[in-house]
Order: sequence, then C-alpha cells, then structure tokens
Amino acid sequence: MHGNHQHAHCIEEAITTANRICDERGLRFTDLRRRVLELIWENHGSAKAYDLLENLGGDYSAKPPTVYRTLDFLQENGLVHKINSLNAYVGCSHPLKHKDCFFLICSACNEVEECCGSSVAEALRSMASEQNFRPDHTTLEIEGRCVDCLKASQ
Amino acid sequence: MHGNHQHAHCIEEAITTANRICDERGLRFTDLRRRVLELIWENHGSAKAYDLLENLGGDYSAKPPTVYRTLDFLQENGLVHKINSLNAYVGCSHPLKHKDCFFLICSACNEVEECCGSSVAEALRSMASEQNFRPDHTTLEIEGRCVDCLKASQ
DNA sequence: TCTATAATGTTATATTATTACATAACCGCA
DNA sequence: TGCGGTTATGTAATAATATAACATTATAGA
Repeated sequence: MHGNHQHAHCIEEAITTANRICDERGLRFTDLRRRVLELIWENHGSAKAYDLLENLGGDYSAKPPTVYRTLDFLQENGLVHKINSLNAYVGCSHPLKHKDCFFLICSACNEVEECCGSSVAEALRSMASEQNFRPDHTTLEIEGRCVDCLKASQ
Repeated sequence: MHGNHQHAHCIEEAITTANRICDERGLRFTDLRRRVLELIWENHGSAKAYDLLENLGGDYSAKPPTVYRTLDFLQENGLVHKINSLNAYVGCSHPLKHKDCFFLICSACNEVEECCGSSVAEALRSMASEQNFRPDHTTLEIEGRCVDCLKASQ
C-alpha cells in the first residue's frame, strides 16, 4: 500500500462502488455522504470523526450529528468500518464481500489493511461452535508493523 | 458462568492473585487498586470507568484520573483487560497466562468470557506471517449469545 | 402541487479520557 | 529517626468522542 500508487484511483473506485450499491438499494448517495466517504478515503489510514467534521467545512455547517449520522449510514451499508481500538473509521476495501473481515493496523505508518475470509474466520467459527456461542459480530484488530515499515527500519 | 456459583470466591481469588503478582514484581497493591479490582470483579460482566468512579465513593474522593490511572496500572500488570468495543473493563481470569486471549461477549446477559490460546491464536499467527506483518497487540472481541442465554430463549 | 419520508441542521448534553500540577505516602539510607 | 527521592493519589480543568431531541429542508412519488 506504501509508496507510489495512483491513490486518486482508490478514491474514485470507492465512490463509484458506493454509488452503485446505493442505487441498487434505492438509497441516496447524497453530496454529504459522498464527501465524507471521499475524506475517509483520502489515504489508507483511518479517519477520526472530528477530523472529518473539520474537513467538511465549506457548504457543510458540520456539527457532530452530521458526521456521525453519515458514518452510521456508511457503516450500515458496508462502505466503512469502525476501528474500535482507535475510535476511527476506514473505508471498506470490498463492500458486499466483507464478511468476517479483520484489520492489520500499522503503528508506524498508520495504514490499515482490511483482510477477509481465510483460515482465521474458520478458526473463529469452530471455536465459537465448540463453546456453543453464537457470534453476531466480531471485532478483530491487529496492531503491529506492516512489511514495508519493517523493511524500512532495517 | 451463569446461575449459582460462589462468586465471592472469584473475587477473593482475583485479589489474592493480584496481591501475589504485585509482591513478585515489587509493586504496591494499594487499597485503591484492590478496591477497583474488587469492583471490576463484582460480576462477570464488564465495568465502565465512570461506574467504578461512582462506586468507589467513601474514603476515595474519586475523580476521573484516579480511576483511569488505576485501570492503567491493572492493565499494565495483566490484571484487567479493556474491551474496546464496549469502552469497558473486565478482570483477567488468568493473569500471567493471558497471551493471545480473546473475549466472548454475551449481548443478552452481558457476561464476558475470556478465552486463550487454541487454534484461533495459531490461525492469527500464521495469517500474520503470510502477510509479513508483525503483530504487537490483538483486539479480538466477539459479541453474540452465550450458550446459557441461547438455551434460556428457547 | 401536495404530501409523506428521508436527510440534514441545530442546540444541548452525555460519555469517555487526558493534561498538568499539587499533595501525600512510602522506602531506602545516612 | 529524619532526610530526600520516588511512587501514588488528589484536584481542577479540559479534551475527545458520541448521542438525544427537536427544527428545517430536500426529495420522490401520488
């Protein structure tokens, strides 16, 4: 994720996908929602609610409920995730296909990578079933160093 | 965990263990620290910082820093864990042996069970190594229904 | 155009947590 | 025993995160 990539493309893709999903569901992808999603996607890190608030500026007389409602909408529709351990929000890198996802959070560059499926989900499922626990929602956030930052620090 | 168990024993054991750990480390298990740990262990749910604050009462003129500092101490020494998805704190059910633990949180009875080791930890390790990610700390919190609440709702 | 609904604005406040500095308790040692 | 450094706690102020309740505006469909 580090280094040069045409990040404008990431943003554009996220917006296009969001647009499509809202269309399919008969939901309105309003200016405000688009703007907040763009801000969240400004980089591959996580965004804090009050920073989004500040950066809305302009036409948007942004008060907290404005941004929290928008975040709720985006979360409900799988377009962003909340990172509980950071009280921050990241764009979902593959809406609609994000069951059992988890997050690798680099404490050096602050980038957050969303991961899905894999053997981790399977291990969680079988653990829960052994315990006779019926999971509704899983928070799995792993903080550490990403490969690029590990390389860079050598 | 539900139903009848001599919970006083849980509290007592937690306090005794904490005492021993502090002794071994040359740390002071002060009245305040003991009192906060007791309050956290008052049940098998999680405790909110400001509730602890209220319940300290008495001799302790409790202001927020008092309780947050105490929680920090208890966390640093593995005696309590923070549940990020709840902004709440639980007693550690096996201090010193709590690497790679995770939490099953019942949304019906609010009890939190701490689980350790197992294949989940292994799956996480191998996933991280595949991604060349070096984990420092993992937040794994699973919210759902525990076996007793599932039974009870049938 | 009218109307119902959804979205956003606005004010106030709740909840969670930290900073910074003052005081007190404790521990080792002269 | 008392001195002095360190650790722990007290206190005031405020920062950071989030929600409740109600007013207004925009939108889509009849």
